[in-house]
Order: sequence, then C-alpha cells, then structure tokens
Amino acid sequence: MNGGAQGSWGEDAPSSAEVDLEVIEEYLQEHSLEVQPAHTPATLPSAMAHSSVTYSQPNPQIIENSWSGQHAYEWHYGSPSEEYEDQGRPPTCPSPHDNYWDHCGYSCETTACSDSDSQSSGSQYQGYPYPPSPPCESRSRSTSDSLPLIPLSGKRKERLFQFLFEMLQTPSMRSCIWWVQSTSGTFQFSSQNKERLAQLWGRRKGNRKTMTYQKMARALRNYSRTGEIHKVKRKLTYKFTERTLKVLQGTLTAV
DNA sequence: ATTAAAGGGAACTATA
DNA sequence: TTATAGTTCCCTTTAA
Repeated sequence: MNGGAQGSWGEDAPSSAEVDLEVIEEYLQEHSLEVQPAHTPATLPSAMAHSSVTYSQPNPQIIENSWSGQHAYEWHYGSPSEEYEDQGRPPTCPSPHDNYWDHCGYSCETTACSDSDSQSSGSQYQGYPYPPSPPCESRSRSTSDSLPLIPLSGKRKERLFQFLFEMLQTPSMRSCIWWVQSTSGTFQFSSQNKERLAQLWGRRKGNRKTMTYQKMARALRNYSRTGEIHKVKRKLTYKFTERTLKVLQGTLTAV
C-alpha cells in the first residue's frame, strides 16, 4: 500500500521482514544493564566501529555526564551550523555484518539487501531539500527546565528519546529507524517497521498494552513542546534538538 | 474518496 | 501529595 508510495525519498529502507522482538528485547535488556549506568563505548561496540554506521559526531562535546549523572542538563547552545551535506545513508541494506546482534540470532537481513525500496538509492538523501530548518525556536521556556534530568538516585527510567537514540546506534535496527543526517540529529522511522520499534519501546517500558507508533508519536509530539525532539516536515522524520543531541552524544563519548 | 501520518486535548498511570 | 513522563483514547486535519 504504502511501499513505493514514498518513492520520493526512499522512505522505507530496509524492509526487515521479521524483526524478532523477543530477541531484540532480550538483547536490550541485557544491555540496558550496562548502558544505563554508563554508556561505555563498549556497549555500542561495532555499532560505531563499523563505518557502516554513519555515526558522525559533529563535535563530541564530551559532556561530563551520563544519564546517570545528576543534572546532566547543563546544556550549552552552540549550534554547529548545520549544513545538510548529509550522509543520511539511505538505510538501505544494513550489511548483515555490522549487525552486532548476530550472535543472538537476531538479524534483520531477512530484509535481504535487495531491498528495492532503497529505490532511488540514496540519492534522495543528498538533495535532501531540508525544510528551512525550523529554527528550533527554543521557546522562552528555560531550556534547562525543559529537560529535568536525572536527579538519579538509583536508576532513572529510560526516556523515549534516549531509547530512540540508542536504537539509532544499533545497526540491526536500521530497518526500523535510521539517521537521515546524524550530524543534525535528523532521523526517520520506517513506515513498515515503525510499529515494531514502537512495540519494542512499549515492552521496554513494561506497558500493559501494546505500544503503537501512533501512541509513541504522541509522546514524540510532546517533545516538541519540551524541546527534545522536533518534527521535521518529512514523513516519519524527526530531529533531536541540538542540545538533546549533545547530551545524548555526551553519554556515549564521556566515560 | 481513501488512507497514512500528523496534531492535539484530555484523562489516566507509573514512578520518583 | 505532587510533578514528571509518558500512555491511552479519540477526534480532526493534512497530504499524497
């Protein structure tokens, strides 16, 4: 139905067939244990290592703080004037190699790198006629209080944007979510697998009912008020605000 | 006209 | 008890 519909910009990249939620969940659970306390680079190993993961850090502002810090939010504004030079790697086929979940059986290769939906083969990401980058008009609302972070006295529940960021660092999840332009924090959901990602989120949160993209998107919409993530005028595309991105990246580099 | 996606109000829940 | 951070429902709007 939708499929090629969006040929305009390769909306659905990897058509992961069956992303086994169970397995993914297991993985996430195991790792969340490590990831929580300190996002050590070791946690997202090959993910970053393999160049396949276009994880480019504009300027790894080592923020001395992980999510478990106290006030991880001493954001400073400093927009790396974004230029959408992109690399928004068309989430084409995630080479089954950079899939560091291989060991646990999960792999989205069902998606067979043949994924035809990469139709325009990435080119669409280059022209990426990015909308007049909504001047992330950071509302007057003191940016610092918009992200009340982790007074942490043990274990703070993971936030949705953290989860999404983590998924974005996970090669195996590229069939569900991918960077359109990591440097600017712009990412996109797969119209075919967005529900899977949502379910994963719901499970991780331990919700009673099944999480759906619609519900998850509702939470995402709240972020535009609080300033963590903004909607981009592109289907299923969102963008972390600069400060959120910095903190998020800080959790990876710091340590 | 149909449909997927977006948007948002409002009540509700879980947790700190 | 209160605030936060969603979650769940449901309805409207927009765009393709």
